[in-house]
Amino acid sequence: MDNHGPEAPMTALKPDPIGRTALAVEITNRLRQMILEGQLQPGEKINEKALTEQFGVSRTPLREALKVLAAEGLLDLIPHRGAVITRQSEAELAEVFCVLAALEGLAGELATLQADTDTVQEIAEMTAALRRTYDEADRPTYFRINQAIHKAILAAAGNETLVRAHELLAFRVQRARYQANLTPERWRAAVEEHEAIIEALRARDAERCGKLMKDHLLRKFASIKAKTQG
Amino acid sequence: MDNHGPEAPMTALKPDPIGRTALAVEITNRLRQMILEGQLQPGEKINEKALTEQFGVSRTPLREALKVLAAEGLLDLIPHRGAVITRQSEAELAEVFCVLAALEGLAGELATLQADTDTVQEIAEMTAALRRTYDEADRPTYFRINQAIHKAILAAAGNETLVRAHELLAFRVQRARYQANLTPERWRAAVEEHEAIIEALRARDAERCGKLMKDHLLRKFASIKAKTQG
DNA sequence: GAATTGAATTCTGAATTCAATATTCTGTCA
DNA sequence: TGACAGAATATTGAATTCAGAATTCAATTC
Repeated sequence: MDNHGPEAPMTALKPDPIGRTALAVEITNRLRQMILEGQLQPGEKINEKALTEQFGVSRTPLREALKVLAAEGLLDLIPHRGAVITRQSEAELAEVFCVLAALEGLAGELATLQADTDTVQEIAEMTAALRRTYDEADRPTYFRINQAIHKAILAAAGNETLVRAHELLAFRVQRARYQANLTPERWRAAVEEHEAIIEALRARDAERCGKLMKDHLLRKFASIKAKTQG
Repeated sequence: MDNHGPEAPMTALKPDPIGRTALAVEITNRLRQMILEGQLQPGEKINEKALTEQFGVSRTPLREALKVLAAEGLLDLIPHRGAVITRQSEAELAEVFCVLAALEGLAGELATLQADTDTVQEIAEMTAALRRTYDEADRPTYFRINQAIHKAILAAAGNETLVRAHELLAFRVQRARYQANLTPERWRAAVEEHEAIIEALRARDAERCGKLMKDHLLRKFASIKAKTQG
């Protein structure tokens, strides 16, 4: 088919062929990780000098990373006063979950319309595995598979923009999500919701799948909210 | 909203009390404007030196601005090769519009649930004004009011996260949107869709309003697509 | 005359330096 | 003892400098 000569450039598609990631990108990822894992607490002020020493880099790439993370909403840059990790109020969390629910709903719709049967089958198997983790009360594995399922449905939607937008918002609630210990009732309900979702997917009922996905996330938020409030 | 005590910093909302915006922020905004207005064309490579001379600043804040705009998806940073304005394929545009439609749908739902009657009335008046611009064939004013209506509904949803997410994606399609000349049929349909939306808003039918908003945007995209393709 | 190699130039990535603002500390005075 | 003023210190914002990679261009070879 596409017979370029052996000398054809091909550089366009592979921008970074061999492991030389920009320092700023590396720092951005590590800092994000630190925020998501709670090593940097909400409200905490970032000391640039301390971080440069920890990372062994100069302030220039660090500051570029801070700019990016601020754009992602993970921290606030206050002029002449530095960066502080964004602290999320209950109201803000509700906002983010609300938008996330809409995005996951869209993902459910699109995945139903576009996923091939193999992909649906894979997600169905993951859902079955999810059920087993519930039966065995294996929380860590449950969380892992749960996240994998959501990711798989997002991917099946075949919309990279959607994946990216979802990812950005998911970052912001990840901390809260970890905090939330599942109650037994919520855990059971969540598994059943997942089973309803895969059923709608199999039935190719896009509207229903979208709605189920959306409601699933809204209920997840409701349970987190109940937990943190009382 | 967020009720802190009277001592609360509030710096986040008002970052620059009096004319002391960070240089990087200023540059970010101006560069974004240049991209949206088409002064910097998709696919065009950015010459840092030329821009620093044009803005009269050093490379440091300029590069920070580039990092932010890259995070927003308006340009791509290729290691050791600089920044190029993101060129949007038809497929990418479709992706963005699809997500935007979901977000506007959510905005319609939330606005219906939360907007007070005064706000609904204002949007209704704007819709009436929109109709007049159609009757008078006043395209520039039509575009302006149309945008104002969408913005008002977003605002009425009372979800800052939603507004922000929408804004980021709207940036990316703004160029394409300007390109699209309305056909007379599409123009008429758009006005009618707006009238249906305000009707649903008044009737407090959240689900219907959301669906109408979503479909409105998808149809807008369809017309753009038809225009660019043939 | 076309292709390839290697030097020169240009451009990007990152560290360092300089300047301006904010914070802390200290001493004085009420 | 507590509050305030001002100096000392620390931190951020931005420019400059240095290093390394990519592009350009010319010379050489086939």
